[in-house]
Amino acid sequence: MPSHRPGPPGGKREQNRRRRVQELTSAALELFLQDGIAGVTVDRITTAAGTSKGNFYRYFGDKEELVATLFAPLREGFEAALDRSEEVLSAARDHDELVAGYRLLGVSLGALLFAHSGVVRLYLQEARAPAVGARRPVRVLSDLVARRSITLTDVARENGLLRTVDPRVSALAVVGAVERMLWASLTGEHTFDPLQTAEALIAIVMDGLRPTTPAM
Amino acid sequence: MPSHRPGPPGGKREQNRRRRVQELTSAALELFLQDGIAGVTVDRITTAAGTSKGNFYRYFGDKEELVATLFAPLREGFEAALDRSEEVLSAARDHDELVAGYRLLGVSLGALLFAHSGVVRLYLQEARAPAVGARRPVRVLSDLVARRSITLTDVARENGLLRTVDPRVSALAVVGAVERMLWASLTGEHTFDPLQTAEALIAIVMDGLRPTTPAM
Amino acid sequence: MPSHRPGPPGGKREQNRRRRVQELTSAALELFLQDGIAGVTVDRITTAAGTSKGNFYRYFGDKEELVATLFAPLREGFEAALDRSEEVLSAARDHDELVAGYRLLGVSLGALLFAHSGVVRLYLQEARAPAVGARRPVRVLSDLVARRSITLTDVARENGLLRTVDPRVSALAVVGAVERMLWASLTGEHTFDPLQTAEALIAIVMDGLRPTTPAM
Amino acid sequence: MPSHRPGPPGGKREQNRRRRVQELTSAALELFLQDGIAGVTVDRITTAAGTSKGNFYRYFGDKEELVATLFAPLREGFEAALDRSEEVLSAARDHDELVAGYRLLGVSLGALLFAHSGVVRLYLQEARAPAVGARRPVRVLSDLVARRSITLTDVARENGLLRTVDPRVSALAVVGAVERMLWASLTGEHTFDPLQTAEALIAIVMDGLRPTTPAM
DNA sequence: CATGAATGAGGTTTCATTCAT
DNA sequence: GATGAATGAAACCTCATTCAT
Repeated sequence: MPSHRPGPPGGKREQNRRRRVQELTSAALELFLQDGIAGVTVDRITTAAGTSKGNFYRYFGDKEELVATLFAPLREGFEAALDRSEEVLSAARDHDELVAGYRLLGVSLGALLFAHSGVVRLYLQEARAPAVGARRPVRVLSDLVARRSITLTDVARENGLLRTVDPRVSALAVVGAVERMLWASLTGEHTFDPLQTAEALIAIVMDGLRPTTPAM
Repeated sequence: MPSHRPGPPGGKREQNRRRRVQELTSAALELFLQDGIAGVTVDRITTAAGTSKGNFYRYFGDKEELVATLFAPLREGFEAALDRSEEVLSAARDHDELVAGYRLLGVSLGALLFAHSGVVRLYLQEARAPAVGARRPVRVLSDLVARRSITLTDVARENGLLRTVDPRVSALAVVGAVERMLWASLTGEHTFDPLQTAEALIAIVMDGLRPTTPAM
Repeated sequence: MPSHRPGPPGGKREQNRRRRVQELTSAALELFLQDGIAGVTVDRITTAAGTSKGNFYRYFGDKEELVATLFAPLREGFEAALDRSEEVLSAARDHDELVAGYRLLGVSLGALLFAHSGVVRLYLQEARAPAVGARRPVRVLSDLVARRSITLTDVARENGLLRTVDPRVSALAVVGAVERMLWASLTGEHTFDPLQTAEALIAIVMDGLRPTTPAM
Repeated sequence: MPSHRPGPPGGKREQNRRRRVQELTSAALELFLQDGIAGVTVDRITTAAGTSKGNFYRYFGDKEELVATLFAPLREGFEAALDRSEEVLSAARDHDELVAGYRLLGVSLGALLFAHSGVVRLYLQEARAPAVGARRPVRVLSDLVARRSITLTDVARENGLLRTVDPRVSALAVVGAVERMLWASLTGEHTFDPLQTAEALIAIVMDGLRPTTPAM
């Protein structure tokens, strides 16, 4: 694949190209959710996208590149939200501003996850599988989530927001709890009222991690 | 495979047979952890177990059967622990007995998970992948975990041990948190002090789910 | 396999495609005659046809489909010949027209068998083997032959052309005799003069089945 | 397999041996009729015979040897019947004695085929398949049938019993007709009255091959 | 003697990727 | 650009035959 594309940027060719990529990724996502990334062949993707197998390789070097393309917006959105939150948190001068920072983060992430719910579900589904072949980009994201959630929790603990437990423990516990709820919700395992569930989760987390609570 | 085996029980043949099954399952487990259930061929398993490909099919109908064999002890142990705990809990007459019941469950499960840590890691790794082919037995266990944890949480809530949130939410949140910690621990993503981590987790959960705590 | 093919009809791709199918079926026929349908692997077929194993499955779903393709012309020709003959026979108004009808059938079938002698030999070779796997299409044809020959004989008997024996007996006897001669001839077991043999066979059949002859 | 067997001839060991061979061959015959000689594994045979796979090779060198054993009585009976008939025929001094000779042959063969109907059906089923592997002994018999029926017919023709057509034609036509009837009968394709059918067949053959009949 | 465990070649089918049209 | 034909490396599973118990 040449890096230079013919035609003017934004021109007809560019548009066609975008459309094709979009058709392929969304067809792939649907199939991946059904049968797993490793269980879907290039043939099925192109057939579902209404094009031909050979054409796939015009747009993606291989299946892994398509998966990376699929995850890019979620990963970038996640990093952006975290960057912004960390900025706000490090600028916070008192407890209320800190809490506001975390609220902001919650809202940003909620919006992000909602906007990419298909990819989120794919992420949850594939994140723990060995990062082999086309699945590598998933692991990139899951490492990111683990790393940044721990950093963030550390900030909170340093600011006296959390009880003084290992920040890796509290961070991963929260991540695990949230991911499990998302999984149940996205797969239809259970149907939850989103707002109510969010409130409940926040309450659990807040009380569970509240600093002054004496351990039982 | 005939059900009657030749040779005296406990004789050489019986021994060989047991050894083979053991060699195959443990070789398979190791490889599954490295490359995923779907990513490991029967050929590699038998080579690692020091036998021939064709011989695999004398012991297991197919890869799925081996996976089921691998998961059987964990699944059975899990059900036994849950059965016993539910019995104890339903017989509990006061708050302390209830808490003792949950403590018992925690200890039983801890011992179980520790005893089958390899399979536990495999479970965590594969539980969310589409339950296709050899992966089906994993899904059986994950459904079991979800179902029984919810039931158990419901018992706790009815007994006033938990705040009155949807038991599915608290149950899955706890399961998710615990699983995430186990995952980090078993994969070596982080090294935790087990006792300290258990204490921290229990404290988080207890405080997070304590009934009288007013929501923030 | 998509039903729409690229390229103009009659273009290079269409040509290549036809050629491949032709190469595969004729290579397969030759090998089938040597070693039996069940004794020939896809690998040998593709090697003989000068292509790769995987490519076979682009043209045929499996070996059975190739066999069905191989038998289609003979089966269709047989049905067409029988349809036409039955029409002629049912329109016949006197004995001579009836005999002429049967003569027509004999000529049609002779031409058909001659045109597809390879497939005919394969049919004779495989028709009685258990209709399992790739051999099923052969049984379809052999059932057809039995059924239609009996029907036809019944017509003849009702018109007083044959002695009043069970039409199944006379039909199958004639079919068996003819098939045995064809087999000897096609396998080179013996070399016959075709015309003379045909005459002899007809004479035997006609005399053997002639209505007015008193049983010995 | 040593050629010398332990134990006295006719002793317990000899008896056991015979019984085992009998169990194996009859189990094999049943399976062969269902799925073809090539489609039946040694494992299935031994399981059906109630013994173990390894044991098979104590009694037969390989599958082909079992098939040969299965066909031996029929082949020997056929040769004996033919030998006797040819003797009678060559000693015949007039037309009636000749006809009586053929009648004798018919009766002998009828009894033989009836006594070994399972093997006869297997013969019909496998006779034309390529004589490869375990199927070789079948071809031995089919060659025998062809050769001897022609010889016999030639004798008849030389004695003026048959019209002067190629004896191969009349012989094979009769063989083909008879085999086709047997096939229909033994497979249950049709149910015939045996006596009536035999009469009809004989009449057809006699009239069809009668010397003085002018060709149509 | 009897059993079934072991071997490994071989068969069918799938699929990522390249390439002619 | 688009199409699907071609390739060949695996993967799964079977089975005749040998051999330890």
